[in-house]
Amino acid sequence: MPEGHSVKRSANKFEEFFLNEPVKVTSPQGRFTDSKILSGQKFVFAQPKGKQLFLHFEESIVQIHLGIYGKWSYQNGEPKEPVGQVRARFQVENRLADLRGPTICSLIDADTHQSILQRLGPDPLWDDSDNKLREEFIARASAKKVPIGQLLMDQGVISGIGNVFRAEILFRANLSPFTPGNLVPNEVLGAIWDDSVDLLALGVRTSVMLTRENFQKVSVPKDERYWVYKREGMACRQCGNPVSIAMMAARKLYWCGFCQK
DNA sequence: TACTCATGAGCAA
DNA sequence: TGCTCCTGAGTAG
Repeated sequence: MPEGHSVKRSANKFEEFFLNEPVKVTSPQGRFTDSKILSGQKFVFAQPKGKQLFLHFEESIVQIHLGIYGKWSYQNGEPKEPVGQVRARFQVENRLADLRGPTICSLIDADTHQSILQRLGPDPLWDDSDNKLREEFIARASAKKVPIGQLLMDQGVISGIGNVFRAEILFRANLSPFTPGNLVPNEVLGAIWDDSVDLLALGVRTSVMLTRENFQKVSVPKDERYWVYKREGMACRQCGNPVSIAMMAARKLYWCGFCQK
């Protein structure tokens, strides 16, 4: 589930497995040709920003983006033969991580790394004790006439939000996804930021996306987790009117036309 | 077994 | 806006 919370979890897990260790890196599938350069280097730290993950080794930085399909799997104990299409395998004695189906898995230089970080909007999971990130989000979102539903998916405006959180956060804000960013009051944008901080942090803790009050347990069945996401045509949980669906910037958008004005 | 769909995003037109 | 890449889960038959 590659929205920001799961990338953060991957980063934590990767550090738990490999911090300060020289890591053997291979590409069983053969498509990560730089694995040889990386192999044997000590892993220093993992840096997630939104949906991007940067793995810092002594001499190299690896950029990873899971896209829709990408997945990590971790194993303890005796390494097993790779199953399926494994793009990259990271291993130390008795621990390994397999990466499958990422959109991006490549070595990048320091300049590229910096330019990607700058291009990305603020990440609600980063420390923001001085509210700078919150202000940056408000400034970026309120500067555009693009609908807010599109802005929340724009990684240059806020990083880490995907299609599920987009729909749910706007529902929770009672805000129509079609409202242009520059017409959304700053206090509403601030509330959207605060809600993103809470929901992503909850996602990091629980590993699943939970967006309904009183449903903050992992055991919540999938079909009860969301307010509107994937509920088109079904009764809105709040007002009973049917949940709407439309395409926005080539992605499915779910909202309640009665609750979200 | 075959087909469809997905939590993403870059690119060409 | 539509096409493309990548992989696996779910579903229809």
